[in-house]
Amino acid sequence: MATARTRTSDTLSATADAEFGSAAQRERRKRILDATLALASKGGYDAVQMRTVAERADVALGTLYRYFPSKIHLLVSALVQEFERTQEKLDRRPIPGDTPTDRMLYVLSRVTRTMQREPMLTEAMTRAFMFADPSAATEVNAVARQMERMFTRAMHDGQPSADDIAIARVIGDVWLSNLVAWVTRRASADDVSSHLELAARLLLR
Amino acid sequence: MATARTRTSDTLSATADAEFGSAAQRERRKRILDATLALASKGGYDAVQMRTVAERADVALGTLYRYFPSKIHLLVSALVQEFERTQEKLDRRPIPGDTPTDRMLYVLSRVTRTMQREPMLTEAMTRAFMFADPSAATEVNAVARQMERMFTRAMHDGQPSADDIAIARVIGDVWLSNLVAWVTRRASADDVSSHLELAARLLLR
DNA sequence: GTCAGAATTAGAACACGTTCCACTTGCAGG
DNA sequence: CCTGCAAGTGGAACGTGTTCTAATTCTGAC
Repeated sequence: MATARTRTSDTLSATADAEFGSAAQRERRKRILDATLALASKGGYDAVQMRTVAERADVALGTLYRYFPSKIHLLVSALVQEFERTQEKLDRRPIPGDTPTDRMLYVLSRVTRTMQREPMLTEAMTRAFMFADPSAATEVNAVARQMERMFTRAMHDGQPSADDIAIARVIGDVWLSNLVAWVTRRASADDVSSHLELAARLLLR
Repeated sequence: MATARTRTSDTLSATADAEFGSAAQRERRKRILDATLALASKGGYDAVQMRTVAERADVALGTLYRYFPSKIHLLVSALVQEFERTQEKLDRRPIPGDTPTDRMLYVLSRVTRTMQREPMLTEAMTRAFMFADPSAATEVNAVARQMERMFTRAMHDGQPSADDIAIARVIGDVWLSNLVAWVTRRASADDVSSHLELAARLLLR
């Protein structure tokens, strides 16, 4: 099911970055994602127009579609990349906090603050993620795995237990729901923080 | 912010059903929602095309847009209506189960089974719900309130405590995330059931 | 009953995601 | 070098959500 697309597009859109393709291709891909991030940061989901992305990235529209078979693939791939970046920053230093709850709250507030610093970008990526259809399952799953990893690590180092994974997943679900609510202005930043804190306390007691 | 739209469209699209408008208007609204449900049941989100809905409901395209200012409003309004129907069915008899966990699991499995019986309809409504932008906040909030009510009642009768509400909200978040995963074929029905059960047990211990 | 304004209609028109096509360019294997 | 094929280009074209317009019908106040 995940292999419904061609090898080429699968490779180009799903893998992290450098692995395949010529240098020129890697640069095209980077230009496309950069253009996407720039447009999304300024105007959100609606501002990421395929023609505009292609123009800014200096590639033909057909080429853009060869690299990313839809706007959803494009934006979720951007999310994969941004998530990787966030994870790397988190990995650079140990997570502070004595209890799993404290550590989880630290990670949650950091990640949440990161996304709130770029509201339009967050809106674009979040909506794409939630609207994705099965054809983008590869990319969406990549994000899901990244989230699970981030939240299991938040609790403690080493192998997570089955319960740890279940808790991490639930927290991820709550985080996503609140992100969506925040992006659609149904919840304030404070609402998000307090809901996340409450959920973490309920789960990690 | 919720009053951004005109009184008319707000009234027609946000309130339950009969309250306002002439009989002819109530019937038009009903025809529109019926057509929406029929199309969504058969072909999901993509099959709900505004021209087709209008045609089936025997209404001009402009009229459809007067009643529901966008495809998202239309589908989320349909979801509000369907949710109401589900809630009524649940209200008809007391929820079985001796512990809050048992009762919650009962409600969860009933609601989940209901949605899995109409996969395409669920896909259409879920994707609209998740993709909604702030202009549909009224409708989306209506659904959120319905969910909260459903899950607080699941635990026990009478006034829910603050913790009860927090738990209900988290369960709602998990339920939504799993619905999305199921709709995009990233999770099987069994995955959904087991994740929900796990979450309920983690929260209601 | 008449009339003004609101609601409805049919259909054109527009925007943007997506697809297609004819052509050119880049490049690996002989 | 050539050759042949994959990748890239520019641009037209299509589908569907949304908007707009001009004409018609409904409705409620008088």
